Amino acid sequence: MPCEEQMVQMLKEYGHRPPPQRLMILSAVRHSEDHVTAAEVLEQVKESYSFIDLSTVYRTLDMLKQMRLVSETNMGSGTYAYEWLGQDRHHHLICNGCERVALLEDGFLRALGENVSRTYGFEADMNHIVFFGRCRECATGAVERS
Amino acid sequence: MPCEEQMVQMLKEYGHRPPPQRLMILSAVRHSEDHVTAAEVLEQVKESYSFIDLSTVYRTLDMLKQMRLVSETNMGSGTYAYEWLGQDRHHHLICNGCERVALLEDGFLRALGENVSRTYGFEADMNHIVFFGRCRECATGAVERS
DNA sequence: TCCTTAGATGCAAATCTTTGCATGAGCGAA
DNA sequence: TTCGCTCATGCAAAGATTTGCATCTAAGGA
Repeated sequence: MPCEEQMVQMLKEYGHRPPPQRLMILSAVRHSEDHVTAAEVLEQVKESYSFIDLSTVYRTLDMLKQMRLVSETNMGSGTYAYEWLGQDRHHHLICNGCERVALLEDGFLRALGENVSRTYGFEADMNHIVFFGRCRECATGAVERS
Repeated sequence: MPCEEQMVQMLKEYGHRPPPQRLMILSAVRHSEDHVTAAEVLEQVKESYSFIDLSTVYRTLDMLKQMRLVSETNMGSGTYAYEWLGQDRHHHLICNGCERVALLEDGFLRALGENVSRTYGFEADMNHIVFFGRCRECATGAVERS
């Protein structure tokens, strides 16, 4: 599996080892269609290796985040979603009123990121950002409290 | 205390009641110089009313967030900072490498917010946003893993 | 090949935040 | 003024994530 070998290579370049658990976690995130939670990753990995621990999942996810291979997004109410950083960067607008999730195109944030980089020399991780707020309906409606 | 009366008025407009605990929490956040955590608010309120519970603090903070009087910011590692939304809006850039916190001027995000509003009709809460990433030093240095 | 060493793991405990529930308190209607 | 209703509270328990620690393992040097 060439994709796996590539991963092993990458890990080594970062001074990490490629134990099987780690590769399984990596694969689980990489081949997910959508965001996944740590618990979902655990679930999936357990199908082939049942001794895996949740803390290992979190630690690996954290490592992948440091390597900028995976994004971590706070989805509100204290849970995080993880996503492989493929080609199609996208972001979200989550309404505090009706909880709907809308898509925010990458262009907006790419522009901001470049701006910040030019001004501050800070390379912000503009991957899978979430902004909370009010959608049009909730904003124009009566006073909201969700 | 006129500032307190004003708060009571505001709460009522939102259909909330102004029990003493709530007003104390509100006051604690409002008169803090800087961001505070829920635990810090608890600590402070306890000085005058020791039966207050942490969950009440969280719930009140949440209410204030809904009312857009207070911002909630994920400071990484699962902790949140709360801040009264006064005049001087500001944001942060936190480096994943060295953990330093830099200031990001409001202009950048205000512009983005207006852009998003125009395009999507979504009123994003651009108050006290945090972007994680790499500062200049860490970006140009060797491969980092904090 | 054997040893040393640093990296990873699993388990358990600690943190931080959220949620459920019974109780208590204030406001409006009668 | 009294009753009924809804909002809030405190307490306890549940979730989600992080951290400490002893153990295990792989990679490189002797």
